[in-house]
Amino acid sequence: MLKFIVTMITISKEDYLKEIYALSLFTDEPVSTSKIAEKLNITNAATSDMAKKLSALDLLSYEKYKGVKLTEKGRTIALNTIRRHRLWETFLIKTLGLNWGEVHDEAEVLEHQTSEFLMDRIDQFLNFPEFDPHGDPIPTKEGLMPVLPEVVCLTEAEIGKTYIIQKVDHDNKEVMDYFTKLGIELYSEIALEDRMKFDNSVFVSINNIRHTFSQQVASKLFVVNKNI
Amino acid sequence: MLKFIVTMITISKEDYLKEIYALSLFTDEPVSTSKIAEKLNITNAATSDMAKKLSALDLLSYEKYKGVKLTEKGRTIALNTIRRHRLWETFLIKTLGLNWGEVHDEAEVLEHQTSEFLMDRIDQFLNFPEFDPHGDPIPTKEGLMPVLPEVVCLTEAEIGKTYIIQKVDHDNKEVMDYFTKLGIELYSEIALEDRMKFDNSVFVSINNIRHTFSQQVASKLFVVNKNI
DNA sequence: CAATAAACTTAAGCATGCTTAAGTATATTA
DNA sequence: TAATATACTTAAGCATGCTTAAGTTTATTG
Ligand SMILES: [Mn+2]
Ligand SMILES: [Mn+2]
Ligand SMILES: [Mn+2]
Ligand SMILES: [Mn+2]
Repeated sequence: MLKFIVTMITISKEDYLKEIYALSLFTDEPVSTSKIAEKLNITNAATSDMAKKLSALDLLSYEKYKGVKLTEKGRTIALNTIRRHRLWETFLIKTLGLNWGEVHDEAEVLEHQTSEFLMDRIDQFLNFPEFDPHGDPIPTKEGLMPVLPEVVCLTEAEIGKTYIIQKVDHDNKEVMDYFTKLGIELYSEIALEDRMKFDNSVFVSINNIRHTFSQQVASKLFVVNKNI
Repeated sequence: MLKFIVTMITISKEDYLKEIYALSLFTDEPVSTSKIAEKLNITNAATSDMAKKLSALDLLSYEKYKGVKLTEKGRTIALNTIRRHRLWETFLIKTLGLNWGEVHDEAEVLEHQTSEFLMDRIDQFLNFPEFDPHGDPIPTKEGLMPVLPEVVCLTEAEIGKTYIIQKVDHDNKEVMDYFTKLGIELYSEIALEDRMKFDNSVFVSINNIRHTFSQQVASKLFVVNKNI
């Protein structure tokens, strides 16, 4: 039972805030507890509990049966955690030569364990990058999010056009390793040749080699028009 | 109350094992729970509890009122944690140019959060170093500890002789920052000019500059004879 | 619009790792 | 060697963050 003594930011709380931020990105609606639970792979009950705790900390507003919404305070913590995550990913790729599929899981834990001092040194070492190796914007220390070029998901792109890969959803390692095996990188040129109505599979050409992606795989890639 | 369902290695457990390893280094006697508690800055009660859990996991042997002793299994985990700690310290200094007083606290948390994959890549990047920037040996992946040259603590060194700094106890950041301010580094030359009987203060000369260290400060430095 | 289904919350409980307070064993010393 | 001090352990309890099971609210639909 919840006894309403709520104190510090913990690893769990940072992960909740980060996930809520992500789920809020394209909507103004409150985020449902069940959606959060699904993403974090825990039960709804745990999320309801945590919603109360985070609400008591003024990190989000929570209306029972309606969902949660980050406060400015909560958003700041989410952005800072995302900043640490993306700086770590960039740093590991730059220094150790890891590939873009190898860094997410490491960053997922390192993001919670780094002092501001160390983060600043990493930021400086990387020369204050605006985007990480997956094309995601890195929030500044002040909590400002660099603006990403207007991207379109490959599932929504126009047949016959040639695009540049601008961003990749990299949460699934298997898919990332698949992309790596095919030689696909950030800023690779990709021509969308056709789309199958049956299941929305796409036929693309990258480095003059043809590939077929299921809709699910295609949905990981975000592109911009080549000729802009 | 302890209910004897003991399962996984956690951050806490790694820290206990590491500390017990350190306290066992120069003795064959079992380590007392109170000594561990003092070092980890927790109560004796907590340590007694944990001793039972670690014993149930076969990571140490524990005799009530007598203390604990690591098993081979426990020693392996301790060495692996120390390995991660020291590789992180070396890596942060090498890549980010941190100084030797700035890395310990970061490593203290990073050591628990790194996959074997990442550790291997860091090890490889550093070209499999045998010693860290404080002169401490880095256990190999196989759990072998490189042999440190025979060192003597500056508090035990001979007056009139010139030495090389071979190892520094770096647990206290204030002292480390002091050494850094004085320009003292690993392998610096240090001449022991005199020692005051009253409090065992030492008078030394480093880079032709004289310094006075209290016994407590001097006890952080370990040296070898210059002419060997 | 009432019955039912789906979504969500509350309650109870467990695991981990601490704490303080009380109890027991070992060491000291008169 | 018995009293006393010190060291150590046990007991009870708390905080965090989960779980399952039961209860409540909101949405769906016949
Ligand atoms: Mn990531
Ligand atoms: Mn995380
Ligand atoms: Mn260290
Ligand atoms: Mn540690």
